[in-house]
Amino acid sequence: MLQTGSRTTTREAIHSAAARLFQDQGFSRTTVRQIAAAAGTDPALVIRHFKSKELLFLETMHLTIDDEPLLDAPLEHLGERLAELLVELDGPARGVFLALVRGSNEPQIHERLRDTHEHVFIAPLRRRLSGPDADVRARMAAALAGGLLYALWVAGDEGLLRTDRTELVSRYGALFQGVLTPRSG
Amino acid sequence: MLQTGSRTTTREAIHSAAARLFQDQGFSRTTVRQIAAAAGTDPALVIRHFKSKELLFLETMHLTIDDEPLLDAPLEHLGERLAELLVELDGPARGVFLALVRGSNEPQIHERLRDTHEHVFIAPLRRRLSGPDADVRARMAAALAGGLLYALWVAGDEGLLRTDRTELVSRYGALFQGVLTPRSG
DNA sequence: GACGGGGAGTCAACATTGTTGACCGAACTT
DNA sequence: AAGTTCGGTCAACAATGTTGACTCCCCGTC
Repeated sequence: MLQTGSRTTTREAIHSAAARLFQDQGFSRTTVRQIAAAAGTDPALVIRHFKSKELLFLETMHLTIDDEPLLDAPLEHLGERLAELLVELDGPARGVFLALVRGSNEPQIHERLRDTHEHVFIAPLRRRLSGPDADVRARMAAALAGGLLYALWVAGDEGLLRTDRTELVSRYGALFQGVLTPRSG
Repeated sequence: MLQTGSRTTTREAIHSAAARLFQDQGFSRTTVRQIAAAAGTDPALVIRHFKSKELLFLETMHLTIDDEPLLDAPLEHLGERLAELLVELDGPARGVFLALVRGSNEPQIHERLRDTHEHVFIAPLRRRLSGPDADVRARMAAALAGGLLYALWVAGDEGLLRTDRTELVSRYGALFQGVLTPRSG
């Protein structure tokens, strides 16, 4: 009654087709009819399953990154680990991040981006820090991280894109480290 | 023939109405009919004057910032000046920046954002720097700047928004300074 | 075993979007 | 005075997201 095999298959076909298309083309350039065609079904069915294009977007576009390299890194190497993590980041994460940023004209997508920034970038760093200004330092490091992804992916700075990755990791690692660890401590 | 008073008035009415609406609502949420209504004219006329909604957007959304505080600042205070400039930034610049970022799903808008990043953020800093890695340092500072605006405006980090502005200027000023001036120089 | 109900699927329609073409009118040129 | 050019108006077009009516099939109940 709740699922007879074919039903969830269709729903999941829509889900995965939407995920792929949204990652590749963003929110506005992806049409419900495209999603339906890619899933081999009908546009009306897409809406029936997910209420609206925007809700389907929110249900498919979840940004997560692998925390582990940060959690078990010694504090004095946290900066470099974070830089490595970000510079090597790619694949679905790139598409989801871009879709969230570029779709944030829609209020609900904007809220999702705000949440993502808080829970994916700020929170993991905040947990490793202490001291009265720990919160500001975590938020600044998150702003640095967002700035790196912004420069590489959103603005598309070709100079940075051409820069040697190990140099980028080293430079940004030092930056992160300086922000995360207390002044000259 | 080229302008008989009323013609440029209408064209400029469209231009300024579009600028205001695009800044407030972004590209996708602003409709040609809205612009026409705000300018007291017809949707078809909007297209006739500017060829397309996207070209109208590109003609109205130019991001510029006042360079002077950077040009005449002594090198050792460049970082703080830049931080001041960014933290105090607001008004049209905010709307234009957000519209460019969120509209960058459209290839031409993306290209405009790329150009803006290159000419508004990177170039002025690059001119003040020298040394073999001057280019990378300028691009990293620009990425930091983009990250600050990203965190404040795009992601909407409420923690940073609540942070005392002078503290933000001081912290980011030091960051900029460390990136702009050569290692331990 | 027949029957009814509910949910998946299909089709056509709706309002809204950006854009185009046909027509109108006035003003400037010759 | 005639004609051309250009701004303005109106209606229409295709494409978009979304909704409603209808069909069909599977399940549980008499």
